[in-house]
Amino acid sequence: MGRAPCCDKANVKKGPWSPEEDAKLKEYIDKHGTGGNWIALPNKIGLKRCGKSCRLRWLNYLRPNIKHGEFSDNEDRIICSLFASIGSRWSIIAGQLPGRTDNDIKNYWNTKLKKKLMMHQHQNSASPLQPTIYPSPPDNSLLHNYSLMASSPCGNTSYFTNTPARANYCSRGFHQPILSPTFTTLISSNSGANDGFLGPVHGDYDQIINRDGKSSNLLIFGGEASCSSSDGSCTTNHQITTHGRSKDQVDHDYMFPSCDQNLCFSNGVDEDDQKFLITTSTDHGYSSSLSAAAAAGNECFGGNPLDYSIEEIKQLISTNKMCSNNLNYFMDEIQTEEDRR
DNA sequence: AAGTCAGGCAACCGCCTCCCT
DNA sequence: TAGGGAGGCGGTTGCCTGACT
Repeated sequence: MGRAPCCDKANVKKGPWSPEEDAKLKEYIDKHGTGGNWIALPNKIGLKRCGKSCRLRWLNYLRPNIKHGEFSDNEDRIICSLFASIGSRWSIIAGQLPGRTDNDIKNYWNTKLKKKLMMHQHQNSASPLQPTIYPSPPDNSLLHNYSLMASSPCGNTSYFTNTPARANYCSRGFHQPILSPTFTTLISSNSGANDGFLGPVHGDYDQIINRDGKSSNLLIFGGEASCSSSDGSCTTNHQITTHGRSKDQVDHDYMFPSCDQNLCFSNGVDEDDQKFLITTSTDHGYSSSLSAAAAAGNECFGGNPLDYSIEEIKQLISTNKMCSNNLNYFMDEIQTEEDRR
């Protein structure tokens, strides 16, 4: 037995909307609003359409202040930056581009922007364009491999890959990462395309970083986070506590750092930089966020904001890409998480 | 002029989350 | 607290249009 359909599929019209249908829908919503019930709306106005279809039509086409047409360079930058940080979270990306819809951005990315970037990157392979576009994790994805693809205008790009420097961190017994089977990008970057890192997360997002005594539990991904402030400064501000917050709240908090200060990374200096947080260190010049985090005992990897499955994590372990002194803890964490589920 | 192909984009599908009862 | 329904979202489809042969 499947899920009940949201409408009578046999009696609804599909396909492109006619001007008459548009007019009916627009007129009704202008006068009465949606009434909080899309499913009931088509009946009220005599449209043979699915409620979801009405909603989509309104959101993507009819509602006021929708912007159609060419994307600006600035919009390109924002999309790229956010995509590099949070992946294909189109609705969140759309939230940062007034007048653009998630569908628009998704289409634009899939048909144009992706190609544009790949071409540009190909042409500039010696000094890759920012941001680097990462592929989806292949079956044998290894952080190491991804790390090699990371780059940064002001970062030592290999600093946190499997270099001697990183190995040194590991050999000194730096702390265990807390890991959950699902790593999800939560922390966006500011306008610096490849800035950013992300917190490791328990599956239900009940904790990301608790600075008080647990800052070592931060696992950092991302391109070389950096001195992103436009005034050149990089100020440490690590206060992040996300206890009891839902994923959406956390997303929101990170996207809009003007809310609770305790949930924001921000250098607190330049207004522009307040938008998407991230600066964490005064270590000007390279990989500041990562180095600061590592120096604080975090397990750090260069890499990219992708989601890793438990299988992929296990693979990392099995291929010794993680420090050996973390393995047992690592496995315990995974087991605990599985048990919890 | 007709046929073919590829790109762009609106719309659909189905899954997931949230909220209400 | 559990279940059901509506909304939200990302992936995908398929139609339309314009370029090319």
